Amino acid sequence: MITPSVRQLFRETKDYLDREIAVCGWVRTVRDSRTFGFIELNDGTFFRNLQVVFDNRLANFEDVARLNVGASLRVKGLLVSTPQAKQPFELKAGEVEVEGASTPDFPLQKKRHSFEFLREIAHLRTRTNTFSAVFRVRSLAAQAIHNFFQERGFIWVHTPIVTASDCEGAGEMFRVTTLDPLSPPLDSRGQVDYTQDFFGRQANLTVSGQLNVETFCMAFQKVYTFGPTFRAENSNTARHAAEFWMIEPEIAFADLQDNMRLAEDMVKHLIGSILEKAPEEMEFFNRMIDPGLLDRLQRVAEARFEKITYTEAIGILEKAPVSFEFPAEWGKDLQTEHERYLSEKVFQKPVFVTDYPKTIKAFYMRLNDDDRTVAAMDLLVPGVGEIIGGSQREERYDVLRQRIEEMGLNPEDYGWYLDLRKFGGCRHAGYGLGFERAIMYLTGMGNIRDVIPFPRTVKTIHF
RNA sequence: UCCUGAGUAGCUCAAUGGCAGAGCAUCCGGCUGUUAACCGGAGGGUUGUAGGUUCGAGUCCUACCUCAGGAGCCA
Repeated sequence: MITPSVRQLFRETKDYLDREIAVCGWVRTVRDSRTFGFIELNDGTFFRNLQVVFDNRLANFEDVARLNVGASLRVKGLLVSTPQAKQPFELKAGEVEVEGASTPDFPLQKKRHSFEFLREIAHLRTRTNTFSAVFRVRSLAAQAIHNFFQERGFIWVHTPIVTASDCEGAGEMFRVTTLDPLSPPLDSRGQVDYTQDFFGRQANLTVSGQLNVETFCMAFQKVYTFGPTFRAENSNTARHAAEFWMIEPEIAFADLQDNMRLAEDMVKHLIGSILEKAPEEMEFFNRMIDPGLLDRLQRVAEARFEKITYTEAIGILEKAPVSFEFPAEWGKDLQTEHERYLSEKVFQKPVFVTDYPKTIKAFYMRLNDDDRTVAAMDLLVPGVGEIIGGSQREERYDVLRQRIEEMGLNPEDYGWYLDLRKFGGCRHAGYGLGFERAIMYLTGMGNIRDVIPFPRTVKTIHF
């Protein structure tokens, strides 16, 4: 007997109608009367459920009618068309085999649950409509990003997770060590002796693959990373996690304009791909999570992203007819309230802000001719805020070395990075896309903890 | 880390300092086409923790814990 997925039933209905089939899945709800009943069966392949009809001709009718939500079943029967009903077809069960029963205390009910509650049962929340949709979109988005870069000849580089560079300046890092925390070996000055540690020196989890991937950029021209990243910041917001995934493309013989073009093309490709491949999920997000989502995404797919310089942004903010808690001031970083105002009120679409003061940006960003700004760009999107941060990189050896020193860093720690400028360095640029923030933007989900399977945040590492 | 708010039944929430409740879920019964099915009934509580004020505290006070929203840091 053929065992099609529920996705196949919905997508290629004609192939299965009026045929005997078997379907495996999990019970979302059971409704029964004296002699018959209905099961909503979800098999994980499709957003919608398959309706199973069963009656007392089943040998185990009583057991089936009393099934608890969450049970896993294998149902054999005839797939019939139901043109007058809410669902296009249903499975008339000839045999229902209970693979795994559930119990009355299955936590998921046939009602809306708060996301806070569902986070406490992350091992079960995948069986809800929302998380079924979120994680299918997440999977599709990851593939869409790979497709985008691979189609354009980019090389995917697996930059290291464990790194010895502890001065990338991107945030607090998690220490990686095999030393005994209760009695670490000490050196002659009473400090922890890391020469006896596994790597012979301090090691950390990566906060960015950028410096490493630049080496590949100088050999392959077009490269990207896509992998996990770790930040030990004590951040308690809906947009931060200690473990998240990041995509970091890096392109050679390219400047900031090329960089922004790439970022815009990528975001548009991503949106188009998800709208095409997950229409049911996106329609659900639009209806239940974020009314207006589809309109907004479709407009973005067509619009040109706005581009303004930091200096222009400050000008707009200074003239803004609203009072900010912190007034915008040239030389200071944009506050969240400023970014929201720009993307949500002024432009109402994604906007690149470029050319920030060098004092508030990283050492590797290319110094502009004005000597006070760098060729940086942040992409701000309505609802989520900063989704991409990038720059043209400083390719001039002397300037880079001087910037490292200006920022109080030690050039010796950046020997191999400086080498790239010494041996055939060239113009190049890149950016980092927060994968989870992209998923939030695509789905309208408001909390990063709800777009990561098992989120790691401050004081939280369940599951 | 800072600011604000919240913690009461499995879930979502009520309860003027005076008998701790509802809807949903669960269990039992009914129902021949349901769609978060419907109808009837039942069970279900150390009110986050520890102190304090009071004749009396879910309610007021203090500390702590947890969660949420906002901010900072950033992707």
